[in-house]
Amino acid sequence: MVSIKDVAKHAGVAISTVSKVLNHYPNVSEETKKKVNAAIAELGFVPNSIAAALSSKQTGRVALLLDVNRHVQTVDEIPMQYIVGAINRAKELGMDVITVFFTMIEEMDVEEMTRYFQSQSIEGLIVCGLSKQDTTLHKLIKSERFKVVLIDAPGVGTHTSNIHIDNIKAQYDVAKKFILENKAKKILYISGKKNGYVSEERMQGMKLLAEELGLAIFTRIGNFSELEARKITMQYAKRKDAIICASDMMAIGAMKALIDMDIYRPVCGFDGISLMGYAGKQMHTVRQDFKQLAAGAVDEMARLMEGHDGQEVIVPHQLIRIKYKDVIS
Amino acid sequence: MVSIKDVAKHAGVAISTVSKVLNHYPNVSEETKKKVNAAIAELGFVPNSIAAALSSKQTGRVALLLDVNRHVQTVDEIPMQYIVGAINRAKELGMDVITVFFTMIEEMDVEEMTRYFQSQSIEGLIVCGLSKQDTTLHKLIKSERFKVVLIDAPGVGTHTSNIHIDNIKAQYDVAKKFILENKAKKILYISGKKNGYVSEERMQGMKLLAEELGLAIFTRIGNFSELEARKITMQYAKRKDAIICASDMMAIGAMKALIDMDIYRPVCGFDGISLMGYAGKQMHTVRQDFKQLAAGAVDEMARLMEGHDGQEVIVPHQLIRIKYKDVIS
DNA sequence: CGTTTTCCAGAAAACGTTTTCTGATATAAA
DNA sequence: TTTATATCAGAAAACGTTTTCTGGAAAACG
Repeated sequence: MVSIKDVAKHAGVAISTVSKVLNHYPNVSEETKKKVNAAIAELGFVPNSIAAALSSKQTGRVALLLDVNRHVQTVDEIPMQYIVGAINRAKELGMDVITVFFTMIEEMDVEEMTRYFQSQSIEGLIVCGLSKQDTTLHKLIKSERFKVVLIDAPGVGTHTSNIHIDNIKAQYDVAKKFILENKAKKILYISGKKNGYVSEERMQGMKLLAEELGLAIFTRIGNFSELEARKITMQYAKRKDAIICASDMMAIGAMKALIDMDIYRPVCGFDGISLMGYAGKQMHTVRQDFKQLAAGAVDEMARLMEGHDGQEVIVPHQLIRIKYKDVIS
Repeated sequence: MVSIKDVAKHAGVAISTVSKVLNHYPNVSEETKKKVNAAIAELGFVPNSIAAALSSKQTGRVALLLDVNRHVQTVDEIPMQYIVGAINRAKELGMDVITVFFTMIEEMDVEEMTRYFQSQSIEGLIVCGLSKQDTTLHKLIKSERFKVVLIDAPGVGTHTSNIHIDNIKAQYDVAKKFILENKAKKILYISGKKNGYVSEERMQGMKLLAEELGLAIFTRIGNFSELEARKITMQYAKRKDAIICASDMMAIGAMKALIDMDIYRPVCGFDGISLMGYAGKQMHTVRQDFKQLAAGAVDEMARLMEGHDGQEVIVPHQLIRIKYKDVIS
C-alpha cells in the first residue's frame, strides 16, 4: 500500500508537504504542487481516509436513522427515497459515505446508542420522523454529543436543524381542493399518530379548513397504518361522503376497504408515493420529494459541521393527482 | 475522549494489556481482566474503531452495490430488502456497519471505483444482479483486490462467493403449476435481460418445461421493465391464453395492460414482492426472501474474510399465490 | 544596506489502537 | 536443586495521516 511517505520520498519533499497538497492548503508553491501530483500519479497513491480521520478527528460520518418497525416490513418506498437522497448528496459534498443505520429504537438505551455511534466515530445524526414518545432518541439528541438534523420534527437547540414541508398548508390545500371538487359535506378524516409532529400539523390544517368552510370534520386516528385505516373505513365510510387521510398508505387502506365494501367514496391521500398509482384509479394527494428532503438534511448537516447554528428549512410540496400512468417506469 | 491509555493508567496496567482484554486474547489472567474491565466501566471508555482499523489494517467494511438506474426510481422494494437484510446481519456479526453504495456503474471506470473503495478502506463488495455487460464491475471483481459476494450471478474465482435461489427449478415449478391449473396452451413468456444470468436460467427452466409438456412457448424479452412488458402484452396477449413473466414488475405491467385492454388472461410472476398484492387480484409467483439472500451474502463475506475459499450458496424459494390480504400491514 | 515581513518547506508530535518481542515470574520436569 | 517450559505483562514500534511549530530564503520596506 503506497502511502504519503512514499509519495514524499519519490517527489523529494517532506511528508507534511504532500499532505498540504492533498488538502489544498494555500501556501504551497505551484512548482512543488506539480512535483507532488506527478509523484501521486506515478505511484498510484490513494489517500487513506481512515488514517486521515484518526489524525484530524474528523470523520465526516453521518448516520441516517430509520425505524425498522415503522418502515421496513412493508411496501413503503419512502425510506428508500431518504437513503438515496442522502447518500447521493453526501457523495457530492465529499462527505464520507453516509452510513445508513436501522434500529429498533425501543430496544436500545441512550448509553448503548451513544457508545455505538461514538465507537463508529459518527459525528452527526439524521433522524427521520421522530415522535414525541421516542424518549431514548430525545435524550440522545439533547445530550448534544452529535449534530442532529431532524426530518419531519421540530428542532431542539442550536446544534440541530430541522427540515420538512409546510404540513399545515399542505393538508389545508389538498383537502380544500378535494372537498370543493367533490362537493363533500360529511368528511371522515383519518389522522396519523396521536403525538406525532406532522400528524398534529396536518390536523391543524384540517381544523383551519373546517372552520373556514363551516364543516364539522369527523376524525379518527389511523396511526399511519394501512390496516387501521382499513378498519376505520369499514366502520364509518357508509355514513360519510368523502375520506381524507394523513398518508397515502392509509388512503390505500381506505380505498381497498371501499372496494371490498363495494361502495364508492372519493379518497384523498398525503405523500405522493408511487404505490398510489398501482393501488387505485387516481387520487388527490400531496407530493413530497423525499429525496430532496434527505438531500436537504445532508446539506444542513454539512452546515452544522462547519460550526453554524441549526435552522428550520421548509421544502416545497406539490398538489397532484396520481395515477398508474404517472408512475409506470 | 477517554482512550485505552487512560484505562491502562487507571487500572495500573500496560496499554497492550488493555488491548488484549478488549480483544479477548487468551493469555490474560482473570485478575487483570477484572481490573481492566472495572477501569473501562468507571471511565466509560468506548473503543475507537477508526484507530483499531488503522492499526490492524482490518476495517470489516463491506460495500453493498446497488444500481441506482435499475432500482431506485421506481416502487421496487427489492433493494430495500437487500439493505435491511445485509445491515442487520452485519451488525449481528459485529462487522462494521455495512456501507451502502449506490452507483451509476456506467459512469465510473475501474480505476475510479477501486480508488474510491480503497480510500474508504472497504474490504469486500456485495454485488446485486451483476449482468454480463457490466464490464467495469467484472474487471473490478477480477482484479481480486476485494472479496466479493455476488447475489444472482455466478462466482468468479476463489475470492468470490455467489448466492441465489435455484432459478431454473423455480421458474420450471411455478410455470408448471400455473399452466396446468389454467389449462393453458398458447403461452406468452416475457423474459428478463438478454444477457442476464438469472434471465437465462429462468429461460432454461421454461425450456425444460416446454419440452416436457410438448408446448411451444412464445418468448419476448422484457428487460425486467414494467413498461416493456406492458407493450409486449398489448401486442401479443390477444392471441395467447396465458402470460408468464420473469419478474413481478413485468407481471404487473402485463396485468395492468390486460385491464386496459379489457380482456382477461391469467398472469404468472416471479419474485413475490408485496406490490403484487396491491396491483392485482391475486397471482402465482415465486417468493424469494431477499432479506435472507442479503443476510446470506454477508455471512459469505465473513467466511471469505476469514480466509476461506468462495462457494456457491442456494437459498430456498417458495411457490405462492399473492393477494392484497397477504401483504397489508 | 539593514531590517522586517512574507512565503514556503520540513521536522516532529500526535491521533488511538494492534501486535510483536522481550523478559519476569511461576510452574513443571529432571 | 537445577533446568526447561509455560504463563502472563509490559515496552515500543507501527499503522497513515494532520497539524503545529520552527526556520531559511526571498521579498518588501525604510
